[in-house]
Amino acid sequence: MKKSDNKLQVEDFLATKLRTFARLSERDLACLAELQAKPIQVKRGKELAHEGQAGHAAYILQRGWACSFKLLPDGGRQIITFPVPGDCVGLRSVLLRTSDHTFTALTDAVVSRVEAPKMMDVFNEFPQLGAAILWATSRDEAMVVEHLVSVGRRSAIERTAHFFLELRDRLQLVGLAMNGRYQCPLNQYVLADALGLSAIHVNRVLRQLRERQLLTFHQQTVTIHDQMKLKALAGYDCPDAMPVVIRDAATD
Amino acid sequence: MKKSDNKLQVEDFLATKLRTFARLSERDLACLAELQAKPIQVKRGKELAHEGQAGHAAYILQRGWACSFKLLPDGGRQIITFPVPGDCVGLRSVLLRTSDHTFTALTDAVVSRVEAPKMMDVFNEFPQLGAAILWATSRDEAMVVEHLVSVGRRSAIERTAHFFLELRDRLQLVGLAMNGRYQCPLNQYVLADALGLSAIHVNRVLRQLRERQLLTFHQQTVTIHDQMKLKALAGYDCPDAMPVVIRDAATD
DNA sequence: CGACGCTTTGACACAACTCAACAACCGTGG
DNA sequence: CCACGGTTGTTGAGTTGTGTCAAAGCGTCG
Repeated sequence: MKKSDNKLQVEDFLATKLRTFARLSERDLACLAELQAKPIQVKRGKELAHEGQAGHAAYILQRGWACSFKLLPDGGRQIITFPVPGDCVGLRSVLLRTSDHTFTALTDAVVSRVEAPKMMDVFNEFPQLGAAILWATSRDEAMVVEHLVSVGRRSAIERTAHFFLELRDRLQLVGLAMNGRYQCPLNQYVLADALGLSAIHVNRVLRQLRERQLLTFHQQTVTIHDQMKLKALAGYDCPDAMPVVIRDAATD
Repeated sequence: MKKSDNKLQVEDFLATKLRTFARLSERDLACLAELQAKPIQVKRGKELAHEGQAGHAAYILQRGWACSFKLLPDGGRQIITFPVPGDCVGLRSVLLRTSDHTFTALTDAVVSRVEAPKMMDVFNEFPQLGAAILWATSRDEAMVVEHLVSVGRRSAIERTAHFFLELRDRLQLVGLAMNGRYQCPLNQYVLADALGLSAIHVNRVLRQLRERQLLTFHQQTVTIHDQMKLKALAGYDCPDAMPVVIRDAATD
């Protein structure tokens, strides 16, 4: 394991994640590495893709956090999801020439841009890899559904608990969470926009979670103290009945 | 126009819809017809696919309404979407072997089951058609996002208004809505589960919409009285900047 | 040092929920 | 034909969860 210089040589979170879904060949891994060979530094707050503009490219988020959201006429916004390292964003706009929301970097970040034709080549030449990528993306979209369930039917505290549990699982996939503890560079305003709450109420909910000794969110660090109780509270299902390894699900 | 015998010969809503996205050849249309050649009658309330069980097939809803939802431990449920005639459901489970929610027929319905391999064949042999289908599905998924925005950030009345407008647009695509008027076999309990409200509050909201002369929902019929004001209230965006006709977006 | 971004708290207002009751409408069966 | 239960819609009264407003505490950074 090499992890010495962190100039541009960044740990390949995407590969880490995909390997839990599928067995990847050396060639697959090489392809992944090539896709990410020309990383782009993105400053915090910068927009990656704008609603409507089908940028016709996807991005692999290599380092840092982002968010995708929709704005409302009254200025409010709803955050759809927080891409974390190893996530692909805008894939749908590549496959189908529609881009539906805006992506913004929440922290300074490093991304790789993958043009649509290049991505199509990958799908053709590395079906295993392509299937794994699609699978991971599909999993993310399922999370949007779960998010909808949260916002529609769970109370503020349940919703918040659920959110942090889900985030934990996603980060664990790329090795960014350990023992129910992870870095989370979100502030309470951003959380509020994701959870469909006001920032002030987020604060109150966080206090409750802290007082109940379930979870602490302090100094950009989330610590889960009592996983069992937290899952019970959130109604958090089977940690994602994420089935079997992909064999040949691709376009065979 | 033939519309005499309604035994099995049902109008092809799917074809109607897809033709607004893409130019379909005679062969494409024949393929569509063949896919729907063996309609299945489904009784109201019957489950089509259950969460988890990757049925490994998709369904084309030919007649009737359905809903897909998730249940919560406490018995509540969140409805994700209401498939209407011409919609494909469970497509993702075909492509990726995951099924994420439960589908139930809300009315007596007619569906066609398309086994996964068959569907893959279609994608290979009729790329135009496949692209159109994927496009339509992708559009539906974008609506889930919009739904999330509604539930997260819009007030009850805005949310409800938005819902009926969106539904109108979807039904118009298959010719089931005319002049802001359409059949809608949903009761207030079902609406509530979709909108993230209580049934009683849905009732109150409907009353407000009625009193404000914006929209009436009576005897399973929705009538939009003042489209402009309703859109303004809902924050309903450009009727769906649904771009251009598909040319060759498929797996070429 | 002050300015700024973020968090925390309190007091109050209001939107939406709950409970309870009743009205309308339906098909069914006596 | 009417009585009946079941489903759906309607309304009111009271409760509660969450939002709003306002202000103060606290780090960090220039």
